[in-house]
Amino acid sequence: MGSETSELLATRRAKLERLRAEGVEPFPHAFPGVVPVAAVHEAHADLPAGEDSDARYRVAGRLHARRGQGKMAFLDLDDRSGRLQLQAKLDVLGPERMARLLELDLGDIVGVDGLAFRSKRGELSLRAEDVTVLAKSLRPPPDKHHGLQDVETRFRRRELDLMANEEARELFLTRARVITAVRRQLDEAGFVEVETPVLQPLYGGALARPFTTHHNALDRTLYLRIATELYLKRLIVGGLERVYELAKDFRNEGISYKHNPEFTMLEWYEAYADYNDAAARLEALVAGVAQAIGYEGEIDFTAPWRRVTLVAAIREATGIDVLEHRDRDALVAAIRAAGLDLPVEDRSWPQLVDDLLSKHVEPELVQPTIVMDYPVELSPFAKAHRTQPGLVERFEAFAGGMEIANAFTELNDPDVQRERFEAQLRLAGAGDDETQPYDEVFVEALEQGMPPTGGLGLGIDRLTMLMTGRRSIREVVLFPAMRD
RNA sequence: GCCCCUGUAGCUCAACUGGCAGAGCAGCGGACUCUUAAUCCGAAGGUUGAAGGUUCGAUUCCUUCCGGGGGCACCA
Repeated sequence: MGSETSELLATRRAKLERLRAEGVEPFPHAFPGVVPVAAVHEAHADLPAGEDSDARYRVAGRLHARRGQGKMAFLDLDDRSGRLQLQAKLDVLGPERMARLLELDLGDIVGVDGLAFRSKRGELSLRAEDVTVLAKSLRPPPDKHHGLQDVETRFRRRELDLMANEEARELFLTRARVITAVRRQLDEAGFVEVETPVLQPLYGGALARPFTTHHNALDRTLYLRIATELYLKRLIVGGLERVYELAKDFRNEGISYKHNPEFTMLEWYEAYADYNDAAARLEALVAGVAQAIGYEGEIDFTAPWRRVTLVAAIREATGIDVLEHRDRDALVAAIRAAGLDLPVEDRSWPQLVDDLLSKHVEPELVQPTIVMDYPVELSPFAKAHRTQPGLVERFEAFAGGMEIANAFTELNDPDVQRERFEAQLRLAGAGDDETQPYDEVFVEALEQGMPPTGGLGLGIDRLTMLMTGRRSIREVVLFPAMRD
């Protein structure tokens, strides 16, 4: 750390000691009766320029800027609701309080009591009558005008991003409103919110590598969940009928603009429903979220969304009908004949279908689209399609060129489920390290009898990206994964 | 893991083909009782991410390492 930094820190420390020497507590315990600055603005929206009100307020927040230093100064105070200008006048405060106020640093947390007025230039302000230090800031804040631009610092030191950049504050308030809107709609639809284990003896419900940990007392390996699916279905077996969980999943995979190792997932399961019902519920839910947050972007979330089968979507984008090339070699030949830029080495038929989808279809799906009916090989927990052999009743929803949701008519035949697990075991034996471990407890639960069920998973981070127009998941996660 | 870009003062950014590392804001000293990116005067603030190398001379060129961004691969 440079000597200048030490000087900056030393200056602030010296002010801290000066406060204490004057008998001022720089870190008091509380400051009751604070009003948001937005409430002050709201109450005096019609106050003419140059006029005083007769209303006094107590506000609190962080000092953001200061203008003037002599017998009168203006200061900007930020709180969560916005910014309010303070006026400090020698003839109001008296010499001692005026001097103490002028010693404050930008970044200090202060409480202010004062009279609301509107300045001659038309700015609603508070004429400070008393100022209380609520927390001395010992480090310099980011640039008052340019904010904090450095991406690395914004992500590693999110508190600086939030204090310096209003858009960052607004974004995370929007994220909270997204989550509130999701919960409210599901609650109103009769779903019960549940919590299932994060630490699991077996991971399952998705195809991904897990984080591994160890329980000392039990001396056994545990996994951080990659999905909540299997536990939630056991709750359907138990008769809860409509359940959801909105929480973190963990996948030990790469990091990208749309992948963070821990991410927030909503999963719901609804008895007596199928994937068509899940699609309708998803459309209504997301449209409801867009409305709740006042979304004004270019994506039209209004239901119903465009629906297309996976086979048709791939055919539209590439001209290849994957069902007419139902084995690996035939599909590879078709991909080569079409001149597609797609690696085919060591790729199985289902992997190639998935590649065609993710490389050639997904990026084009900007407006919300429901892609339906997937090959059984890609979907170990989905029920066979009622009319299309070899396919399952599964859809993925896409928007903004990203997958946002994945849903099935849930497989509830325990014998078929057991066969699917065995197929996964064979893939694992062949070297695939992202297969489903055999979960006998889950199969036994299905043997108990699970009603027909529609289930869905929705990526909350990606949904927030869409709702806020951000192109990186790191912008919508408060503390994204970074190297140490 | 591979490729490209990138790292300069607390913050935001400059620095030509290799030639003394500079400004604004913040901070410090001073002036100012309606300013709002306040203004004005003054002084200060740097191991140019780290370590090596080439050179009379490196922020600049080369190598390695570290961090960040983007892309590819992986990951639906």
